[in-house]
Amino acid sequence: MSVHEDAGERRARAGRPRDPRLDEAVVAATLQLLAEEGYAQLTVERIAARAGVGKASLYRRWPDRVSIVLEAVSRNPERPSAPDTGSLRGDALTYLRTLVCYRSLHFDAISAISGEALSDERFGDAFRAGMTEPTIAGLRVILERAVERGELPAGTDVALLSSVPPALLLAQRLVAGRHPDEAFAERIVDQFFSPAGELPAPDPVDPDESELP
Amino acid sequence: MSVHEDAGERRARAGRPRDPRLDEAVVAATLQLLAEEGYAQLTVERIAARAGVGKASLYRRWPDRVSIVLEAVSRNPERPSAPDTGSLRGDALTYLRTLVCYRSLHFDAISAISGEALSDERFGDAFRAGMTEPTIAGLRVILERAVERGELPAGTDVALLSSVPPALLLAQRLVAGRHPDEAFAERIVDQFFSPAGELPAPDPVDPDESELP
Amino acid sequence: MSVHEDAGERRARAGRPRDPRLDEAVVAATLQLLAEEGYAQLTVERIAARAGVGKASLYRRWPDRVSIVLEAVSRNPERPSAPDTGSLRGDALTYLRTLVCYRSLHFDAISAISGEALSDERFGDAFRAGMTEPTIAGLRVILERAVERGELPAGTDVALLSSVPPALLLAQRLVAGRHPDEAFAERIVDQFFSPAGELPAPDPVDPDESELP
Amino acid sequence: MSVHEDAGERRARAGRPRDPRLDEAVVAATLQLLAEEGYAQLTVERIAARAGVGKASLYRRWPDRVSIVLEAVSRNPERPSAPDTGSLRGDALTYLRTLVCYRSLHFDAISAISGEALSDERFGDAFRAGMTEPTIAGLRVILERAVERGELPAGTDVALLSSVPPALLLAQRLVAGRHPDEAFAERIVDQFFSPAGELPAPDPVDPDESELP
DNA sequence: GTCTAACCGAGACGGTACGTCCTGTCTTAGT
DNA sequence: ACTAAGACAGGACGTACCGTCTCGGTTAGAC
Repeated sequence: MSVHEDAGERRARAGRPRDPRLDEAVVAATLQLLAEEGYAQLTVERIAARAGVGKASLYRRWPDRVSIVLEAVSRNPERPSAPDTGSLRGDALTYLRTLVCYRSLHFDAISAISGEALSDERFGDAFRAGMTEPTIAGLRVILERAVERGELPAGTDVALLSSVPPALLLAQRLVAGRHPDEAFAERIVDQFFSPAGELPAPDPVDPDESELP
Repeated sequence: MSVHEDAGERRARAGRPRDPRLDEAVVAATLQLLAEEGYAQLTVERIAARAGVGKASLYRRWPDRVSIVLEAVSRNPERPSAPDTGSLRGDALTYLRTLVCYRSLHFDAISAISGEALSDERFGDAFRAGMTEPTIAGLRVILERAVERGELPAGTDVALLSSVPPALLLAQRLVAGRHPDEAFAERIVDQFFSPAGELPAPDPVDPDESELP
Repeated sequence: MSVHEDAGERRARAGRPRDPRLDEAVVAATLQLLAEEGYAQLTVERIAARAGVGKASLYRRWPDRVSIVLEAVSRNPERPSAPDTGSLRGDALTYLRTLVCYRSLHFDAISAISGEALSDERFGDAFRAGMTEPTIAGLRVILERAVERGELPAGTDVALLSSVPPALLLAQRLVAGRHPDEAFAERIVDQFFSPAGELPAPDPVDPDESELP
Repeated sequence: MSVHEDAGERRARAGRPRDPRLDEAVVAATLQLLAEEGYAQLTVERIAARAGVGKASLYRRWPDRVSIVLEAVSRNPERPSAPDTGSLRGDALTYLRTLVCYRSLHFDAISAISGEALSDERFGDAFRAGMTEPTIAGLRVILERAVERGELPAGTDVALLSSVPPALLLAQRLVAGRHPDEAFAERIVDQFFSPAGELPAPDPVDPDESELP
């Protein structure tokens, strides 16, 4: 390390360092509360209490309540991979099955702030970064492979089609009030990610009576 | 004083009647504030101020803040009809074009409460009643006609397919941050409501660079 | 009142008027807490709790904690009168006896803020207005009568002499830790407000062992 | 290692010894802040900042904030002596003139905690030890000499009379807002420490317009 | 000359009070 | 009986300080 070490860096090391476990505890508590009671009921004091942390430790890390929430819902490093199974149907099924088994806590938390994306740009960014972008990116790869293989026609609107599953999963959660399951993932695959002629036999379950909106 | 007169009614008629214009002003103010600043920023005092009304007049009509919001977002009797143009593509195009020209204020207001549907049953009901159900009902009719006509295979998941447009419209609004337009409606129709073989020429706009999520 | 009535005044009458009992409750609670636990331990939340009042009602009336305290200790409308008994000794005895029987709560409260008078002009003003000025004013009258009568020499430093009792009462409270009583008042009168030659027989109590500082 | 050596002492000597200059810096900073801004505004962090010291160094030396203040105001070993000039007037004048030239910083600091003496025994002790007792002790000697000389009558309330100057000096500081000066000391001597018949000519300054309370 | 234990500044930690703002209720005066 | 205005108790906001703790680094005395 250079002897001309930056004074700011040296200074940054002075004093007791922040406990990184608190970051985790706060993020976890925020996601729990968001998922359990919604954004409107979320208070800083309850986050602090749930995390077993003082309010000052929150405000040392984030400037306000909104920033805490944004960090919590944006922390989504895991993204399902898009393995090449050889067919569109296989790829999509693998991918969406993994997705619906995804951490439902994070899914609910980010759904709880969806409405705020309308009025606050930062929520929009967090929503995209935590929810739609990682989901869509994988689907896009799968769909492009399918177009190359000829399973889908060249004119297929890949961008639109790849946005359907996250939109349906969100709507399913908001409208039906329960977490999308593997059966729902399969239903999506059957309808939208199966090349024509490969449609399976009609679902024995009467779709009109399903809980779909 | 007639003894035949119902005491309850007489009592209800006694004194100065409520000014019905205040109801409208409150509902309008609530929808504006919801659309502009989101549910989290919505306060009773700001509703009252925007409507030019005293807080007591709000609490005389509704028991609490949630009820005000629910009434405001539920006031949406208008539902686009589903005229029979003779083809799935024509029906869907007519229907969705009408839908995207829908009152955007109401659309935004109801989107703003979508996240609360997760944690509060009443918001879920209002969201369904105001957003998804009226939209889906029309589409269902259209799709069932298309199945009868043979434009869609018998195994088509009508319930799932009819839920795609509202889900995409909501996601488009939340993710792209702007109102869906007629072009977006056409894109949906092209991809999902055109019988195989009737797909139009590929869209000159590169879909990868569109603002779709 | 003028017909050109000030709009501000008219406006001041709109809405629910403030409950004057709350003012009293707050002042009483503040004086109690000041006297019981001192200024350093005095918190707004404890004042509010003791008075059975919301914090907002405090901040509606006063801008901050200091102002609440200042109002409480400045509320001292009662001032002992200075009746003319015909002699300096009689006047002073009557006056000081009344004084030591004075509301000890208020006496303690104002003593508790004495130190703040050093650093904050407002506390100095409140201290003067609530403690020294009303006490001294009466003594001054008594002393001036005594000079006229010839009971005190013409060169008597009336201002200095009239400031002795409040100073001694304060010091007695702070140093001895108990309220000055009638015996203490009599001791002051004997020493400072009895014309030469009228001194009573030496006090049987050994003054060296008294609790005087 | 000698077995005779006290383990506690050895332990006490181990490691780096405390820097005694920090003690001084802290005491000085505390007295300054007390005098400048009062006890209520005194915070440990401001003491540390003013002294250029870390908070831990304070809490290594004293258990809490109160203890710091008590040590600071108790560090006052100097006490004016009471030289025998041969007359009450001369003794008192010498003594009180010295007193008013006293370190005004310490005088203010200890005055600032006077109010806390009411509610906290430790402050009462410190106040007595630092303010009234050393002052009164000297005056008592002077007054007892005067009684022996016959300058004061045998019935004189020495305890009461000796408590007058510190009480007046404190009151003068708190009420008038400025430090007592030599003129004030002389005024006290003229009124209370001059044998009858030895009163000087009336003060040319109109006492009614003086700043005395 | 190490070794080592207590020192030092800095600052994070849980907790409490500040003064502000909003909720849902209430109490005025006026329509 | 309605209206606007606004006071009321209660509670969350974001800030500042308390007394404790933990970090990297310093400094005397013991070995």
